[in-house]
Amino acid sequence: MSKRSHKTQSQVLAVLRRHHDPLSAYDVIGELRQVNPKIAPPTVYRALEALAGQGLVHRLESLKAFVACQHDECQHASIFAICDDCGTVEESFAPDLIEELFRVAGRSGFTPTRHVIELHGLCSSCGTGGIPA
Amino acid sequence: MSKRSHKTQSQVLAVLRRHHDPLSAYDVIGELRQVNPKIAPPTVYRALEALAGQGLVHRLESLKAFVACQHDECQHASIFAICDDCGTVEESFAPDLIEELFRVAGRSGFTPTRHVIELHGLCSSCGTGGIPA
DNA sequence: ATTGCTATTGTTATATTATAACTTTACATA
DNA sequence: TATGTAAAGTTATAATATAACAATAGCAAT
Repeated sequence: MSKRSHKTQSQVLAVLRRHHDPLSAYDVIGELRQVNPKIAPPTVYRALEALAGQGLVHRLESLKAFVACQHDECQHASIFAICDDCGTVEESFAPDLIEELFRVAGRSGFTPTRHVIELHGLCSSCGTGGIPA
Repeated sequence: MSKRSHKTQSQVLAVLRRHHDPLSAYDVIGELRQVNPKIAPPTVYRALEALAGQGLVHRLESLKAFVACQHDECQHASIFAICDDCGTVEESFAPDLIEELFRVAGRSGFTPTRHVIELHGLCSSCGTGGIPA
């Protein structure tokens, strides 16, 4: 990675970190235009891709949106819990579970290289968890 | 569901069943236009949504594509193994694993309602599994 | 420092995916 | 058959993403 790539990448990462909720690529572009009015989609998509490759950003497939990694540069196997009410996302890890998942898929000879695990539902604030019976 | 909705839905389902690989919504539209040249995206998207609701079709979020359920009208909790080489998708179940996944997410008070689990990698034909060392 | 090479970034345009908003039609029931 | 309702059709456009090429920055070798 050259020095130049750092600038856009760090700007994109900064935007994502300022928000706790997932942002679409165009949300990010919108914010970056405040600083650099001429920035175009490919620039941002490239930065997002690079950041995702480094584990600094994750793409939530089921939301078509991006979040900053909630941990430090995690290459780990993340599980995302997405609240369909308030939109917050919680990122968690369960290496044993991933291992088991890969084992299950491997039964048919499949060799996994990456995974997408996204749970939708209600977070503790929005769901019944927030209103103990 | 009225009788009318059946027609488009069964056509869409038939198209997906003729293919073993995932199709984009526009792939489906393309095929349906051979029969009904005037069919428009919303019609197909509505059919896909209804079929997905019935568990007859699944949307693969990480591919932006759709496949027919490989089982019978499964409401089950599916796990998809997607070969990044040949594009085939294998759908499998592991209720225990899903249960464990929900339990992990539930630790923070999250109440899951649906999930997306998609593994990418190489199938047995494309990966080393096909060429035993 | 200048030249030329390579990889990154910028730019333009456009492809792909998806849905909003409204009109028309089919069906159920009185 | 008139009428209400929900589904389907239609038009237009929104939202997401990438292809293709041009410009430029950084680097290496001299």
